[in-house]
Amino acid sequence: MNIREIALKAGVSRSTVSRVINDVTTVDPKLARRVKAVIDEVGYRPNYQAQALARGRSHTVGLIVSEISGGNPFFAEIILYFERAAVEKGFEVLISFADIETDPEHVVACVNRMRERQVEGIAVLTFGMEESLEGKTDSVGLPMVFAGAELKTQAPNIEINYLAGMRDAVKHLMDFGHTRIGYLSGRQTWSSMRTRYDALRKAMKLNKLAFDKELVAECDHTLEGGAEGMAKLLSLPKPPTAVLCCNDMAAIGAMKTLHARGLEVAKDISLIGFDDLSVCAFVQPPLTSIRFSPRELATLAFDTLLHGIQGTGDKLPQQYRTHFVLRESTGSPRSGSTGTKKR
Amino acid sequence: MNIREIALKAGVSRSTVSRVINDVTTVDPKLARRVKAVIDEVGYRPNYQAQALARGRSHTVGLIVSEISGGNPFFAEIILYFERAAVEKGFEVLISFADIETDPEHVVACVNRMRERQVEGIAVLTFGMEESLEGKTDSVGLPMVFAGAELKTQAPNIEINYLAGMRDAVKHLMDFGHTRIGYLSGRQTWSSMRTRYDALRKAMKLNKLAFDKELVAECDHTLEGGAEGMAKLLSLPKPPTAVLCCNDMAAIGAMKTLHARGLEVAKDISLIGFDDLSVCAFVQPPLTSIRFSPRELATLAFDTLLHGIQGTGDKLPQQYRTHFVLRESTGSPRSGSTGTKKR
DNA sequence: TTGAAAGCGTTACCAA
DNA sequence: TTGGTAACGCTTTCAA
Repeated sequence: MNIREIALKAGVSRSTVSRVINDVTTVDPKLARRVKAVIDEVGYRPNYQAQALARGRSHTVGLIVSEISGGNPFFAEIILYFERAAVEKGFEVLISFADIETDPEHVVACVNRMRERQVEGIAVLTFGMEESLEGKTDSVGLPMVFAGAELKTQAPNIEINYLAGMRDAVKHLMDFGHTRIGYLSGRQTWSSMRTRYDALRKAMKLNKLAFDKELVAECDHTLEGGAEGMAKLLSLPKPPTAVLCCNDMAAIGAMKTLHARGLEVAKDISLIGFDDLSVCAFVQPPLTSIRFSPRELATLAFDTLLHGIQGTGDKLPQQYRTHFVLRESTGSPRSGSTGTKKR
Repeated sequence: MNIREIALKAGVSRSTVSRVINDVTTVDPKLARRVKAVIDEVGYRPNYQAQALARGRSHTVGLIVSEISGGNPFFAEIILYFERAAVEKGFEVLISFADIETDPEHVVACVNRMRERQVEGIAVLTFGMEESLEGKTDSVGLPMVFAGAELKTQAPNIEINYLAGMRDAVKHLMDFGHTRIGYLSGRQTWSSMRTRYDALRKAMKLNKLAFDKELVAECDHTLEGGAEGMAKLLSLPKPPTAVLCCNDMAAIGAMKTLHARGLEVAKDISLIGFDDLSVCAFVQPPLTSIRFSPRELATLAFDTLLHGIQGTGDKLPQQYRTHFVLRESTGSPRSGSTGTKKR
């Protein structure tokens, strides 16, 4: 069913049908009604690809997120809210999962696939995992937006202020009297994990706390990784009395290890996550965390991208601030404790 | 940059360039190399929309999933694995989140948007929330695939065997000696929740256990909902000694309530979730659940859809079986206990 | 206000 | 093996 058939049935020209479809006001109301009736009758819907070709606009944008392994809901929400923002403005979203793990060049392949689909812009929300795009972004010739990227690029990069939340978290622990603060760092080959780690060190410095590299365990940013990382920290001669984590999944994994060792979170050891997933409020004890809202971020990213697509003025420098969310997974350090339970 | 410009630069016709792009073997190798050189040089990529228009095929499929509210990672994984299966076969995926909550007709809108984009088929993985499509599916005129749907439709519907896992779960609880088995049902306006509930009742019957409607709390299938639902059950004069849940999120929510009341999971009350999210292994105690793998399901759905698109033979009737996964959230009922802790 | 016709970037048929 | 040309379904300019 195409525009020609509708034109035939309604006894008008294709041009008129086109105008009716696009709500052009200069069409005679009677004619318009007749055409609409036919359209409804046969359930005709215009071919978007043909429209796009003729108009030279696809009204489609690309979204590249990291592989969602381990069931981390963070990227799920990014997708949801990005899509929603896009549909609201009449855009469709093409999604790619950048499989950085097994193929660092995969992001490039994703970008190419999207260019073939004539996307009008691309949001790369991989928070530092887009390294393979280094030096190639400007030649893509398309509006792009990054978040937390470490690229030299002309495209706007939503700067993630990891420090804001981290600083308050450290301050909070210090108020309780903690001085031996550990960290589950996530894999430092990942730039977003490096950035979080950097933020921690800066936060320590700002709070005038000595930083002890011994108290950092590099581990996966997953449930399993957190469990292992915490085990490493506990095996230290003098374990930390409080532990910050690169994300909530790792923190929840760490809780499992603590529980297995008969240690109580908050009482025996304080724990703070990162991301503030909704599950934080539902673990035992509720996990204090640093909020990093996928919803706000996704919306901000789409708006920034749209701004680039519409080419209105300069790129607005955007920033997203994390912030501390207090729950119940922290407390005073056990007096004289080494972090291992006395029995 | 289009095919005409490439043709010009390479000194050949557009037809030849087209053949080179599509790896047609009849092209003279020398010519092909020359054309390829030009293509690489200018970074040309064919316009997929134009290709689709000319070929009459979009190589795009639609995927409709439920709104991912509350950060449930289930649908995130569905998307990930569906996309992966699709890309592998050279298809692109258009995603829509069916916002059933606020607009039951939204699924229809999604389908229409997808038809305009010329998708070659649509997978509706909303597990029973596609009611608004009732009676309209066959007129869509596109291969479709459903999962756990309750529609009369010609399209293949991947039947979810909820009973298999449920039966083993009930059996397991009975082996421990439980007879008062409660259920957090999820909202019964949602068909997938009704189906799970039905499965439970059948499972009870199969295990020759009397079913007590009093022990069922209707609640949201979310963390918050589970917490509330469990509170309702605990306020009964004679609460259940074991509780099955419509999904893991609700079960984890329920754990929070139990903890708040000073009750210990497994010892004081047994708990079994549904879905087997990866987080199950990391809550305290690890949550026994019923596995419902988004990965297998998504792959199965895409394969079925592709089968429909390629029109090869009959629809293959597909089934997905859930199964019981034992962890540590169950135990013997407290002797003589009413489910409320004696202090 | 309407219609004819050119064009969007590609494919595919037919003839050479 | 190659090139010319008519499609694909739509929009948009130009004339009427």
